[in-house]
Amino acid sequence: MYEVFFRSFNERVSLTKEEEEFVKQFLTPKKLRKKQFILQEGDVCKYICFVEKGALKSYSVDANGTESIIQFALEGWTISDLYSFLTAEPATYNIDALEDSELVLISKASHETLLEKLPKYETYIRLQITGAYIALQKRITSVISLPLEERYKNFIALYPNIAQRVPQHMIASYMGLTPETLSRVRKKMNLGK
Amino acid sequence: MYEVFFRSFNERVSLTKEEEEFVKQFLTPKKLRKKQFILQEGDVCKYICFVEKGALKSYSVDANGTESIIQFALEGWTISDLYSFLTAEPATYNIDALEDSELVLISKASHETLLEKLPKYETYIRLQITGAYIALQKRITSVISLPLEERYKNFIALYPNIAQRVPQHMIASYMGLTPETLSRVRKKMNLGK
DNA sequence: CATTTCCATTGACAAAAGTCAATGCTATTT
DNA sequence: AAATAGCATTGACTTTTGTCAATGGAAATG
Repeated sequence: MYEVFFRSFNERVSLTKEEEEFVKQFLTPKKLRKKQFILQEGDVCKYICFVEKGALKSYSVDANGTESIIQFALEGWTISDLYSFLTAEPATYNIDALEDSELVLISKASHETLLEKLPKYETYIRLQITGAYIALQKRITSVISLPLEERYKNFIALYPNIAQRVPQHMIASYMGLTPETLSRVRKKMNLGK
Repeated sequence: MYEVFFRSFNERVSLTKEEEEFVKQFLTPKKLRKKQFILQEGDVCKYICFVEKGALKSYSVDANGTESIIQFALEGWTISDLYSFLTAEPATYNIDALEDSELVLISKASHETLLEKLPKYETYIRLQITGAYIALQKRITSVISLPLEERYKNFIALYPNIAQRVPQHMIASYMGLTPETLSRVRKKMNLGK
């Protein structure tokens, strides 16, 4: 249990067995069925969710009911509405499962205790968030500076596994496009072949 | 000297006078004239730059020479090509001054020493990057889910000071638009008045 | 203070992306 | 196995955004 979580942790900051045991006290396993929510807009986000197995997405829904996907999370990824989690304000995002999934949950209280008691946890979190920040900055750069075809190629190159497991209209949603537009971009790309 | 920097630091993690003195050893002041670079694409980013006074922008340049602005940084903000800084890979962004500016530079070596020797520094960095991550996530959400007019309103509401100090074509660049398009969005918005 | 340079706006037109509707295919569900 | 729901694609058309060119004004420069 928690194999993927501790693998991720140890890749960034290596823990002794004792430290692992200590951390385990603060973790809660949770299984989620496909389409099940772990967070709904308006509720306070109670957990940081680490994906042991499966796939989730976070997204916002506009007035017309159109979903815009903010993030995908496969095994080894972390997902949350961090703003809501940290401030206890109502969440602006929804998070649900794309596949049957297994999560490791860290509650706010656990998070705070771990930050306080285990400096390596703070380092782990810092490194995680730094990586997430850099990835988001690249995503922004791509969105504001590249033509669609390049953006799509970048996405496929960066996340081939997501491209395989997730329906295309969700990738369109992640890119801020309609499914039709993405379909046409793909068609244009294939003409070279 | 370093007033704004330590104000920012103390707002997040409060330091004793002794700790402030300790940190000061690792800081370097730097003045930058308008249009002067602190980082050019292809060079390795040597510093995290804290803005004491003035304004900077980071941006990428595409094949046609068009700039896409990744970030603005006014007083109290931090700017860097974090990926390049952390990995020592060549930077993909340029950073230059929009106005005559005063910076506080933290070198890689200083950053690492501070992380090691002063836990409060790690906390400060963690909180900074967390805030930056949340801001970027909101920006992505805005880009992929909102109509232009809403995006522009959000920008103005969030950064009225940037809107005042920076030419509009740079805001267009930050939004991934041409200056003409932003001008037309603004025109449409004024029709209500 | 004269001259550039920068900048925002506008118009006419072209290109890109969205909308709506229909089709056929595949995976799920019953 | 049949029925349903989800999905990708396509066509016709509309709307949005980009491109190019021109203008006038403001700000920076020598």
